Amino acid sequence: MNLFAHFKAVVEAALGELVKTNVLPKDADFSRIAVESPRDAAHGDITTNAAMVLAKPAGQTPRQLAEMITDLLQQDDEIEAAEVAGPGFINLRLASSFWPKLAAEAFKLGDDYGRSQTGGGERVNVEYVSANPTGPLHVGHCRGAVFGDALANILQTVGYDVVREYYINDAGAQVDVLARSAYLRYREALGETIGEIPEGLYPGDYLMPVGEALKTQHGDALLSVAETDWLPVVREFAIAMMLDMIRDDLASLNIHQEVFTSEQSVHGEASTKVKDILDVLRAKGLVYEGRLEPPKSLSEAERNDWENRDQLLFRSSEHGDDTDRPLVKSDGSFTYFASDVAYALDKFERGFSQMIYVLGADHSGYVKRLEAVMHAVSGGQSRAVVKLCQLVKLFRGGEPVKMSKRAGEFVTLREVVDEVGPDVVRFMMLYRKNEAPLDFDFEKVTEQSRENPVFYVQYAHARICSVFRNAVQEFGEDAVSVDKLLASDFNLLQDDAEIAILKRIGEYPKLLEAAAASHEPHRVAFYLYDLASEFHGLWNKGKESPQLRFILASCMHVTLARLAFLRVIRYVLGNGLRIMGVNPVEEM
RNA sequence: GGCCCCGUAGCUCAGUUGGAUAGAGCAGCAGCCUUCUAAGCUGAAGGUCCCAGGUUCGAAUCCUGGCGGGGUCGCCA
Repeated sequence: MNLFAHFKAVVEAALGELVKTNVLPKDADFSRIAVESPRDAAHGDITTNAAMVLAKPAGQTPRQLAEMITDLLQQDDEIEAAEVAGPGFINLRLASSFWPKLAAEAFKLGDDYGRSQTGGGERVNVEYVSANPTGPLHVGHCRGAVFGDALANILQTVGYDVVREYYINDAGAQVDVLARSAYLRYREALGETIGEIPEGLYPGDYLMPVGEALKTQHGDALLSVAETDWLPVVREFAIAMMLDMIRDDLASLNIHQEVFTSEQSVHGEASTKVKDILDVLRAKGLVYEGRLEPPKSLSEAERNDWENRDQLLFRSSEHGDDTDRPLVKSDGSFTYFASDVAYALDKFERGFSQMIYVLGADHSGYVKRLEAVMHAVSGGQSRAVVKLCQLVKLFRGGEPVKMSKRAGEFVTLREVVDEVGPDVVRFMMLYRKNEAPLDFDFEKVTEQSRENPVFYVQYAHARICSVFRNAVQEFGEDAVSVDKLLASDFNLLQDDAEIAILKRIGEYPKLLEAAAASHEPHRVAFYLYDLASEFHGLWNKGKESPQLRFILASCMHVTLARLAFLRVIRYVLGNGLRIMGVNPVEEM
């Protein structure tokens, strides 16, 4: 159950009564009504702005209207008190019997608590990583990878039909560079001394295995043929190996996208789709022959160099882009933008209503055109949502980690995962808003201390597991079985700290919905941190006040209620951690 | 120059899509403490939410204009 959805319905029922008695007009707009928890717990458990939002259409002051609403709400058994406060807020204090009821329901749902159908099975495509298949993933890819994966998890949890996708940029000039670089390694594998890698080729030694594999497969046969003949062969071979490597890198973070779409297959030379797509676009009136002004950012010299010619343009400016964009280069081949269009159309035809693109912040200039393209090719039926992830800065003990891009010296994703583990990487990448830069310190993130949120949250989960181990040891497996816990009396949870935690548990379903709607996985991370914090606080209270401990040997019924309560917390921690892709450990 | 993002406590950051007296964690201050799992606990203090207007019952949040920081900007990928 969703606490807030439940009471929103209660409030709306009361408003319905007021419509019947003509206090409110029939066409009153309820859409701006919020039912949420107040910032300050002293204001009660649930608050709504209904009276303030509807005062004008009702022709009353907010407080007058609020009085009428509270009179109705007070009749509800689950509401102990309803009062008007401030400019016209209605604050509800729930009956003390309500929280135990919520705990019991959450217990029954177990790991499914928080799951909902608010997405209504809407088809959503989440595209993330999509790195060029020219080398291993580096740290820069890491954040988007984790972000996209966690976002997909959240959307699934609240009832969207999600496809995780990787777009392979295997059609441009950079894969030819890859092929030439791999060919050099091939010659090296055959015994040639290649010396320094020439400027413009990829220097990384991750291509040496590609050279070796080429040798194994082709012997020296590729040495004697012209580049036009070996290049396509080497290219496809190298791309396949690079993709395998990338998949392995992603697997180290437990990321497994189900669809890998190749740019070549969408619009490459071999594809016949290109013409079809152009025909479709023409039919929709989206392309025309025309000229573009030189961009203002060009220098005088570059401006003189600008080739002012008629070309095939896409009408993206009519769909929100800054300018129309070329589809065909002067050499007759298609632009990268053309493949964006083709790919957007491809996605649309696969039936998604929402396409999420997770990109690095350096792609911020592409947001408008992606949105415009999707709007254009779908006729406004699908929307593109672009999420930008800011850079990750690496530190070690407070000192920035130096890397130089030109020697191919970059920190790979794999190196980071191998050093600190996937749990730490995944949690830390989500413990910041996506559009804020992120500092990642190798030493701090592995520290086992309160300052480290990864540890802090996992530790809460592990602590609960440890209480259960103790309980089993003390009372035996049967005495604390699931059935016994289910039958326990949740009304025995009466301490303020326990109730406060139950209230937070009650917020969880709504939190997931909000995280999904705003595409903000970090909210889950912060929620878990807060929940863990409250749990640790309760634990500490038990040190001072033994009667608050979870296991009270002298009082079995209280013990059972508290164990059931702990289990609910554990469900939520485990559920949230799994959404983030972090392993809920049982021991530390 | 155009566009995008950011600006909140000394530091690092949240802020429930416009709600009430703006919150955490560090650091600093004052006490306590030897554990149901140790990686401590409690409390107090800390603010011109970058600035100036605007929108309305109500703005850190939305709009306009500035200031400061970052990113990006031809047929590259």
